Amino acid sequence: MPSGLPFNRLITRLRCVTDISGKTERLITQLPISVRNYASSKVIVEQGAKPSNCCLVLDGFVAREKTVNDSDRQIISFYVAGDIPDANTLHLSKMDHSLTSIGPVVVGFIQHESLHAALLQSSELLHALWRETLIDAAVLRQWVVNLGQREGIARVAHVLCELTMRLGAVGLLRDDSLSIPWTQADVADATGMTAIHANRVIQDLRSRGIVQWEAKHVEIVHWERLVEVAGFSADYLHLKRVSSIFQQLVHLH
Amino acid sequence: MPSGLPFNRLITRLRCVTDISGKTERLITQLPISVRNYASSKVIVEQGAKPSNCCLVLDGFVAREKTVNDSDRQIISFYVAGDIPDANTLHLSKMDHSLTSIGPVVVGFIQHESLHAALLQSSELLHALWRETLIDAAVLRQWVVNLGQREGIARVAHVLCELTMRLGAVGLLRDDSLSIPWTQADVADATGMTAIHANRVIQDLRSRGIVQWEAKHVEIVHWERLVEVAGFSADYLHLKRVSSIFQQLVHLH
DNA sequence: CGTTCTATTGACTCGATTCAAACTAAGTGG
DNA sequence: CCACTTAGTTTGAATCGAGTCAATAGAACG
Repeated sequence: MPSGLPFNRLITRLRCVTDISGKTERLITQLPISVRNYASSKVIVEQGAKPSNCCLVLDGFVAREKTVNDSDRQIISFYVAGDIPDANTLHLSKMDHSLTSIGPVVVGFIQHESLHAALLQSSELLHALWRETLIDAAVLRQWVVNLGQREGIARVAHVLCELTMRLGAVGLLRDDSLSIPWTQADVADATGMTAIHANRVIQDLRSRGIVQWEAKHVEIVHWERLVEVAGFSADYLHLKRVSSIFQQLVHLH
Repeated sequence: MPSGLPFNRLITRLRCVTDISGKTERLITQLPISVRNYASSKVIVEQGAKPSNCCLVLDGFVAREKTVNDSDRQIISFYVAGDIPDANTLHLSKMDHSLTSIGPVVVGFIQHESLHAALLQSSELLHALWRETLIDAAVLRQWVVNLGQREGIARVAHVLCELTMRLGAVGLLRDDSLSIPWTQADVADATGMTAIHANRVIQDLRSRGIVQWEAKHVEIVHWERLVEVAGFSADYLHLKRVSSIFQQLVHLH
């Protein structure tokens, strides 16, 4: 893999929100990174740990999660290629949650000291990263609203809408379908319901002709209806060029 | 009010997590601030707005909230004196939620340009503020877990535990009681339930001898039992000196 | 001093969980 | 290559937590 390539998605991602100068881009691509592969359902960073590096998702899906009462698992957010799920450890040394792989993933680890050094050289990068963590928080706010106010089917639909938009933003949306290697239990843990109920909700979405959902491949049959069921508005993702992603999805029906 | 006084709680708050030098402290106290009072249930910053200033809570309680379907309101988080609830607007120009007053509040507005200028002069301040926004996100993660995995009584108990700790951290805990001017409808909107169910949960907490809760005054009768019912652990607040606040609360029963 | 919030109570309904079981697909080892 | 295991999906029936509707009583406010 040629030097700099692992950072392509990150730079695309940062450009979704800010303008990045060539200088900053060069600074990023020269960061030392060590790439590592994980099989499905592996812990990447454990709750309670005090890591000395950050991880950048290069391929696959990563979930943030916490377990309460030793058995109830809540997925707090999902991360895709270009995301840095534990940017918080730059300032909060102790992880208050875990990062795990949803399906096989490739992540790159960047030492905190390398990152801090780069932040000193480019305040543009510093503010871009800060912004990323603020968008992460905006997503969390939306999840609070979803869990607190929406019924089951809307919660599942909303997660689908969000992932579709985020994948689209970094150019990972192929046609109108997502291949997300999650189980229905994962969907349940992300939306605060039981796997059995998640199954019934998914069947509901299927029977309404909104999605085709077989094994771990989700095809969006009717984007606009999905958005409507979810009550989705992309505002909270703070992306530029939202409309081009929408257009990609409305060509059907 | 002598110059600098409005920033006392903010500085206390920042010191809960970081060390702040005298230079940075002086920089903070010299920020131009314009103080404003709000009656109960007023909008302080509206969803969709693009404010050119940040607000610092000086007295009272502020809530972040979003409304879905024109009627369902979700309170996303609470803020107390010393908090800057909309620090996100320093980088994300558009508000994706509203800030409203829970009871009468006093807030101070600081222009973005003043803050940005101060951040240029003190990277210590910059990192302290970034850290604050990261802790804000950590609180949101915990709320996602609560809404997704805990039953009603635990959700209400957890909000109480969190507010107790946060008030304690900035020295606003008088004995073992909180005066929070919220209605049971507010509690319901923060915990994702109806006001009627919130009422039943509160009665449950009362009958278990855990709290005395009359009108808008909550007295914690049995802190340890409250913590147990909530499944509360203060880790996610990333505070130093948690134990001294706990000690203040265990003297009873 | 009446109007409007806010808290409370009861009865009914509904969304979601629990428990149980069957079924499918995907390995793994003999 | 098949028996065996294991993970994941699907179905049904009973139950429970929480919401809805309706009504009352008390507190706060202009």
